[in-house]
Amino acid sequence: MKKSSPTSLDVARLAGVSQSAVSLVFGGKATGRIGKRTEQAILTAARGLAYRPNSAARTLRLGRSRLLIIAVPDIDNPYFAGVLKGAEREARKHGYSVTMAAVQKNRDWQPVILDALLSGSVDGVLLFAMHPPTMKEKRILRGKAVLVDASSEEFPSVALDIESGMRAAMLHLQELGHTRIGHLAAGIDAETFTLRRKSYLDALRKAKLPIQTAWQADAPFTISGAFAAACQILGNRDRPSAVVCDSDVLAVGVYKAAKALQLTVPDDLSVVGIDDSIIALILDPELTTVAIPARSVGQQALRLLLGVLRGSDVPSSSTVPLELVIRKSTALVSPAKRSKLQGSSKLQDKGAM
Amino acid sequence: MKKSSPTSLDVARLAGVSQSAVSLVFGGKATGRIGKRTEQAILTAARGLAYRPNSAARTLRLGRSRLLIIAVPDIDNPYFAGVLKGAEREARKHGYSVTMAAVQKNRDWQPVILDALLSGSVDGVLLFAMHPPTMKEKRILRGKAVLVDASSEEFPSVALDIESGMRAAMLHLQELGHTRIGHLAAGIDAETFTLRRKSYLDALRKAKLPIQTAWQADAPFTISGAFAAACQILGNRDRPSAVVCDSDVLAVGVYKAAKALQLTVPDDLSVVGIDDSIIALILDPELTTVAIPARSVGQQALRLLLGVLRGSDVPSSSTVPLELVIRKSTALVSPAKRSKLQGSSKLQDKGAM
DNA sequence: TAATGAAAGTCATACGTATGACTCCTGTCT
DNA sequence: AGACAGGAGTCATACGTATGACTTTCATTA
Repeated sequence: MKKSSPTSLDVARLAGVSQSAVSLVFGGKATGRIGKRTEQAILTAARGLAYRPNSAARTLRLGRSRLLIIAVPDIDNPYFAGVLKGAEREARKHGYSVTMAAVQKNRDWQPVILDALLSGSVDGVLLFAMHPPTMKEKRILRGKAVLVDASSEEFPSVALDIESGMRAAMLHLQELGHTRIGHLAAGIDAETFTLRRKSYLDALRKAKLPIQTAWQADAPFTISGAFAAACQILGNRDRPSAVVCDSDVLAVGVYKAAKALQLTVPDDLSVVGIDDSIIALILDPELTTVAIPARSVGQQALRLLLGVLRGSDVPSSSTVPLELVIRKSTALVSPAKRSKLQGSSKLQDKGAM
Repeated sequence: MKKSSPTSLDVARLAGVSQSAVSLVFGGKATGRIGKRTEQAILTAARGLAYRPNSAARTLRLGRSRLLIIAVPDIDNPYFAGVLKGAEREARKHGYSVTMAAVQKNRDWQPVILDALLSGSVDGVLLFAMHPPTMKEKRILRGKAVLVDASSEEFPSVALDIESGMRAAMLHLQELGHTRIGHLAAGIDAETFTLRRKSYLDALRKAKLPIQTAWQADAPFTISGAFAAACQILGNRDRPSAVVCDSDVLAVGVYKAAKALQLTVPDDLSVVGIDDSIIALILDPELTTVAIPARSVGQQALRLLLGVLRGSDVPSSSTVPLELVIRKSTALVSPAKRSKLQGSSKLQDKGAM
């Protein structure tokens, strides 16, 4: 009773042809080799047996598994979930599957990813550039990997245009009259985050706005961590009138700190996030934030990866533009000034309505 | 220069032994067949070549891919993300990998999952019981699948103890003096959701509380959908003093509706969610909610699945207990009554502090 | 009429591993 | 001394598919 899966040979016998014929039909190489009539016979025979080509045998023969792996730092983070979703969709559209390797903060992706690659169980890798690969790793990854969230000369990559995004956020705040702008950074050692801090500082310099270390802080990537750091920034009298956060998650901490300190968002404090995850819509008031199109990032990364694997063309890296989404968490700098400022009522509408 | 991966034969030659010897060592069957000395020689040779057994060949020979698939309805939903994470961890702990198939609301998991199973590319399936399988599907899934979020006599499953969870939520509200309790349901046709409505109604009946259809509504599983439905429930004068939501996501809509109607949570309206996702901590005031231990669900489901695949024992189904997490969104029924009620200050502390 | 060539299939083999059936060697016991 | 046991390896084969090299049939052309 233990019927193991039917093979191409079973189908062949049932259809009265050779195993090769079956293979040719299922491999799409039937034209010019197999006639229309026999092809139909084979297909009906296959249907009757619920035949599917054995993927292991196929992989062994062809040397390709049609399976990709993506190292996800934290699936709970909506951004990564979005990238994963986008990548999975695109992969399946091209007949590939995606497996994932949950990765901790440290570089424990090494063994899993490298093993998968070396054992041929996956064809390629999508790697978040939190931990750039070492020399030995590069040799293995070459021609099989795409980096996400960072640029690289050695690997095709999908980077985020953090500079523009941050600039847009800062300009928006300046238009609202803010000159005292703080920054809540994620204390994570990855290009995408160091770049956020740099962009923030660059924007301040370009606008000739004051740079205060007391207005900046690193926070653990959690709500409570952000809360503590935000209390630090907002605690003393000489506090900023606006805070830019490296992530929507961190903005939650700022909201909580503001509430604890009896500050109202956006009247007493404007807040800007980065991500435009679902968090931005849950917060009250809804969060003004720099949107990162996560699913699109995943999709583009996967397309690049497929290009790399095909090896034919030379798929260069791409940079994803970021857009500022203005909601309710940013407003004119001070409520006291509102009545005085006549000419900027438009700005007020845009930012605070 | 195109060096394809080394094989067991390469290792054998380098170590001066036969291919079988290499295979025996890497298969863990070395004891009694291969001496300590040669085993070491093989291992060093393998290391030198960065040899990994080819997984396709292994799969073909052994008939097991050590790969599992999980059909995820919506990776963006924190609950599913949590289950996925728990499952992935547990799988990797046992030497398995997990691939996922993103699934829409409709039953489009069919082709992907069944194909994966029939082609032998995966050994087993974790299936969210949104859409119970049909006869033909059952035949294929038997002995290879575990259902999540629903009980079943035909498949091992991990179910949630919705009844207890809902009962705890309702009792909590009753202790706070609520008698007019509404329900915002997710309009999804799945056992886990129909059970939520049933449990809500049962609790009302058992407590002999009024059942008003005007206090109940189905909402699309989105914030805006929940907002609209909540406005419906809360719109007229004869509105409930508390609302239980089928999910934290829906609670967000209730918060927004309450704000739009000038109602304060929890003073004018108590709100309870289900999930205890990160949303509960983002909402202000923080949400009282029935916690579903998502990662644990994923872990248990995966253990069950491995048991099923081993086939040895008879792994029965399990039910995961749910716990009410009391936060700030529930309070004594009416602010006016507060001063009058002296003896229940403890309750007030518990619910509203 | 014979040569040509395309259409329709079949054959045999290789992909890399795991493993049951052998072989060979070295002691040990009677 | 002969028999026997167990340790240490090797041999040969099967898993299911894909494909280059053949073969056969049949119609067309010179």
